[in-house]
Amino acid sequence: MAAGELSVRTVVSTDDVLDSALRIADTEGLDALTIRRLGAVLDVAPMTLYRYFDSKEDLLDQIADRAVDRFEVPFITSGDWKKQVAAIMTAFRQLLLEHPSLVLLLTTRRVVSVGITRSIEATLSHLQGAGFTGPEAVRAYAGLFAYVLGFVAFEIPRSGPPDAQAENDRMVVNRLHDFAKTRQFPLVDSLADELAEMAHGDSFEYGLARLIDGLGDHVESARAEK
Amino acid sequence: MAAGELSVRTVVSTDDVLDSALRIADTEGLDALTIRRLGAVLDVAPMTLYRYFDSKEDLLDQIADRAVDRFEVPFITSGDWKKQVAAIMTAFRQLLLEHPSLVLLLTTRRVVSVGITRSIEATLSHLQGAGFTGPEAVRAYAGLFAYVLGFVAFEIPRSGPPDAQAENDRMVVNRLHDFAKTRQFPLVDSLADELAEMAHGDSFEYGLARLIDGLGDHVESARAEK
DNA sequence: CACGTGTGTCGTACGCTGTACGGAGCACGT
DNA sequence: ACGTGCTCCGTACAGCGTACGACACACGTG
Repeated sequence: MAAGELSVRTVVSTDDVLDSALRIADTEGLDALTIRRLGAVLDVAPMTLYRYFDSKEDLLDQIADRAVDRFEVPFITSGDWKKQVAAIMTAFRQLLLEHPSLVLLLTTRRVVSVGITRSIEATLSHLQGAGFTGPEAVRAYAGLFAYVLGFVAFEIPRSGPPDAQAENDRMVVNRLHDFAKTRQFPLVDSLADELAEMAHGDSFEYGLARLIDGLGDHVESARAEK
Repeated sequence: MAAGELSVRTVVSTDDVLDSALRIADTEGLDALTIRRLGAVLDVAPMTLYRYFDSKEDLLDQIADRAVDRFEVPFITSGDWKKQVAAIMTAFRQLLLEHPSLVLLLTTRRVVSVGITRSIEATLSHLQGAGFTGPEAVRAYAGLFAYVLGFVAFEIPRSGPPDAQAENDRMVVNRLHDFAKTRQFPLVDSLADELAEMAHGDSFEYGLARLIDGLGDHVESARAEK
């Protein structure tokens, strides 16, 4: 139709397809991402979309790759390795919060894309600079990655509006109190409010800092022994 | 039919239904758990099952609760708080590995059951014994929980047979090498083998120990300042 | 013993899903 | 002018969750 079309008669681009699919998955949930719905958004018959992916599984792989490739590795000028690593992990959490569907995608399939590899390389580099051996840096990265993924997985509240989220919290608090009354859970009872909001506040930074400190101390003491 | 039936004419028990559903989900994946399939296993018409749950969502909630309630809080006689907490988290990982579907269920829905509450209470108790304030103990628990959940989420390889898993690893390694060649990822290239096996080995214990040490040091130094 | 009544079971059907298949229409090389 | 091939999509099928209503049996009451 347009003059400058690269391929003939192709009515949408692969970018359009993946962008729309990712938007649907992130805003309405992975369940809302159906072939027919995607076709309706792009004003295209459902079967046409199979030009751009082999199957729905393939589509999910592709949008996972695409979302991860959006990741830009931050670099803090004049910061020690702990600040650098913390910045990378915080940015990674931010990416997951911007693309909530990515959490499920990452736990469901193996995503090996350029974007994630870039962040691995950067993190490993900072860790080696701090004195980690190669294999130890990999183990440290595994721990950091697991922490971020797990935290966001727990954090994402099914992405409802904030009042629904608050109501959900209240329900959780009540259930915790109920448990505490029928059985002996005094700590849970007295800390029910904090527990319900466990994932909302700045717990992320707290745990991340403790993990990084723990990693650093371990390397230092290992080096001191030599 | 049988003489000693508690409720009349009810052909299967709620326990049967939930056990079968959980077994299907854990052995064949959550996708394989369909109402019709569950009915076939229990030799019952699909619609009959709606006596035992309101909807499939409700069924998933119930099997998540049930799996979590299997959790038994370990107690190490004569161990300091670090050993105790590590034991709880290791047992939690074991539970998730025994019930792989639980990982997705925990990231998809809010599970507040007696089983999980019991483990929270125990962990908080150990943490408070170590000098954590209430809110700080909650933050520490959040970090530990996130770490375990994230690690297992990354660990579960779609639960295939071990040779398929090895082949998958090899594929990942190759992709990493490819990336490293076309772009500049020297560290990823040299550590590709370790990265592919990141989640298989004893990385879990390594990261967990670092996290717990980091938490402990932070509390001690905070107490020393007072 | 006869008879409503309530409860557990399930056959049928509807709208949704992913996608296999084959036909339609157009661009292009000869 | 005419195949040839590629893009697009209408139709169809099996499988999903589940609403609805019919059926059969156990039981309390007369």
